[in-house]
Amino acid sequence: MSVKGGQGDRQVSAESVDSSSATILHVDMDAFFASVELLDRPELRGKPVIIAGESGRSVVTSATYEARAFGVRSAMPVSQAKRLCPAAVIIPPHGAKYAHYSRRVMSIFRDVTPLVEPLSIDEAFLDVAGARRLLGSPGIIARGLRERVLAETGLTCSVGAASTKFVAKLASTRSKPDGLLIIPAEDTLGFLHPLPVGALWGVGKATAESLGKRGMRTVGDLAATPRDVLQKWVGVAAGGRLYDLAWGRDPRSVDPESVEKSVGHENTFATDVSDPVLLRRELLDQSERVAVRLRAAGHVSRTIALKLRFADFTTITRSRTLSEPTSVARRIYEQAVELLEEQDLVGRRIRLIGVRAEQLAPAGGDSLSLWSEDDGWREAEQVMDAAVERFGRGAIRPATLLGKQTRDLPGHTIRPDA
DNA sequence: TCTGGGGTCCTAGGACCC
DNA sequence: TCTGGGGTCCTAGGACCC
Repeated sequence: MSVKGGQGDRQVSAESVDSSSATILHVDMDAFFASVELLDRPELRGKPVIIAGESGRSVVTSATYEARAFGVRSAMPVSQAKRLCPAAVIIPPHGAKYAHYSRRVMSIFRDVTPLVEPLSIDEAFLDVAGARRLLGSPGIIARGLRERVLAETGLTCSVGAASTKFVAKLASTRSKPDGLLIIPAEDTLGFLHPLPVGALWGVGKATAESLGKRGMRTVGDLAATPRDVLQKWVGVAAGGRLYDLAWGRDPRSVDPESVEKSVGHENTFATDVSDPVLLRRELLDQSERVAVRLRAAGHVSRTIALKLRFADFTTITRSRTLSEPTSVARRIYEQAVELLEEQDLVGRRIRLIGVRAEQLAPAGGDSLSLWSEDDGWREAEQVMDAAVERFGRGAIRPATLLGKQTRDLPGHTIRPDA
């Protein structure tokens, strides 16, 4: 038997289901951004609230369950959400605040087990197999976790417990909001097979449609179809994975140290842009932010990609691999501009521009960063620019910059990058 | 209805090398 | 002359997820 609870799970005794095989937890914060905002705006509790940017082109990033009752969904254009729910209160997002609460809840998770794999800002997998001896069954651990998160942050979360990652994730989704759902190993197929194919990880609109045309409606339908047939339909990798998932097989373990593979920034203009000066200005800003994040992570990048979305929403990417990896804003910017100038943009209006650094590798350690109390991390070239401006070109050599000259740039510390 | 911004993974073709 | 096979890298696009 499975236990499902909202407030209900506190009324079901932990012993009513044997959770001992369900050692993977998926914890997912409920309407995370909106819930965080409500902590500061308690008068809005019980009302439809939407988190969305203020540009006319914004989409919903988070919505309270009261707003969802009107059909509001995340990724929906704000204009549409307003039509569905004119009474909704719209709050612009405050990323730093969400990051703060994210760190707090992740740290609670790490109190339970070091085997925490964050999936996004508001969800994580936990492997609690090793914590059972100390803390009790996964069911007991999950209840304790939910209580602690609520007591220490005022936020509710939902937890799925199962013997594999993807079943745990499905379980948390189906227990939302403020719930707990435990799927013991022996109940896995009974839980899985009635679900619609779209519930599976990796099955979105396009795949669900393509499978639907072939009569596949439920996960059970997939399980009853030979693996090689599925692979013919949706590709070798996706088909094989679909078949395994339909039989409850998911070999992925909880990995607490996954590494980032790319870093990028993109921006949709409030109105479409044709002016190359504006495009380059945006690229420069994005390149600097990308470079700062690369260095903060101790990474260099070998491939720079430019992304353009035109007024008609067609989107292209152009990328180039550098001869030398870099984390320097100027190099990233120059490469992005070069890619931009290779495009025929005559008479084209651009809706979005973005730059991404790919093929990341650990930095060699021969670049410098400057820490400023005002600006945060900046890069060696800017340190040089500032120093040259102040002392004249002849007075500055990189060797003297390292550590020695910081007293001449008050409020700054110079360090080699990790 | 008119579509954000942050990502990951997969496919497929061509280049290139042995 | 009328055409191998495997491996790896590069590039572009698209599906998908939160």
